[in-house]
Amino acid sequence: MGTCLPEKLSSSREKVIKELVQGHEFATQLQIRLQKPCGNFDGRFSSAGELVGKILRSFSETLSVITSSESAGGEICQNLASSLGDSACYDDRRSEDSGESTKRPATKDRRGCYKRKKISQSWTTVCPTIEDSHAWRKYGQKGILNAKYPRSYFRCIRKDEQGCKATKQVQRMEDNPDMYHTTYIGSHTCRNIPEDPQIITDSDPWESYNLTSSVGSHSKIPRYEEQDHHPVMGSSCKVEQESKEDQTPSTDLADNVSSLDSLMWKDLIPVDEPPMMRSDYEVVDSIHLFSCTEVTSRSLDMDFVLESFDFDCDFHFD
DNA sequence: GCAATTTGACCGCG
DNA sequence: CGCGGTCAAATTGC
Repeated sequence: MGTCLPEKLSSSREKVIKELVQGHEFATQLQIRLQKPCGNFDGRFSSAGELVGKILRSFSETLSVITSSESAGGEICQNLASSLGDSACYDDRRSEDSGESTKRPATKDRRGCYKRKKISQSWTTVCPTIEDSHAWRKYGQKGILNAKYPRSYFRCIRKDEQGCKATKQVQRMEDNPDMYHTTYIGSHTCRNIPEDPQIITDSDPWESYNLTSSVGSHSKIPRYEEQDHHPVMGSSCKVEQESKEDQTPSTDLADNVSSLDSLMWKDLIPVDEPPMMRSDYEVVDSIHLFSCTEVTSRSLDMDFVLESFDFDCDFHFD
């Protein structure tokens, strides 16, 4: 909806955000130039790359917090009702018809069972890694017209347990294959449980894509267990929030909490709660906060965030 | 045996 | 009708 307007921002706050956005962009550009972000698989300290990554993350954290607070404190478009249209009829999807034991039982009658969700809120990031602080399960991959690389589809791993609606789409960029263009759709309504595995993503979908096209099928590549500690972190990402005209149906209770919550949860574990700011403003954010080994750098980040808060005395947390 | 991923088919929208 | 998003059986790995 158009009801959530950037004008809501106080000008000073706006300025802070602008500055951060700018800084983040510069850092991103810098990194792209310096780049070899994915190269250091072993390095605990990846020097310049990681440094930039940290900078970016700090910016990102700040923005994330600010924008979260923004929506928490200000008027949010809280249009609960509009259902995400989130796949309404999963229940009876599995048609019981026991059937053919053929390899692919060609047609399960799915007619009427599948509702395409209206994209309510999405934001995109450009990162050298597809990993983030949430656990995702891949549910599809698709070649996209005129795109060199296929697009992979992930949903929150807690979709089943908690009905979390978050999904993301990841696509390697053509002009910069080191970077991935990730679109996050919907926000997490799940709770991140600390003892859960931090990062559960897939094998490199593109590699597998290439393999399958050349080798045939399943020569599998390392799974999340191994990817878990890929230190492709310290990496940067640029986020563009796309507030859809479609207001934000995903802002239900859980979201409501999330903006505040993210502060609390972030103390325990990384959370990539989206910036909840409703504006057309381009926001830069980072969601790349990584697993346990990164705790120390995380706390640095938080320090930075706290400092940032000093700038903007409008923000308090108790 | 279970859980995660792969991959072709299905489905809705433009 | 084509494209992109999703489903779910098959496959793979632990």
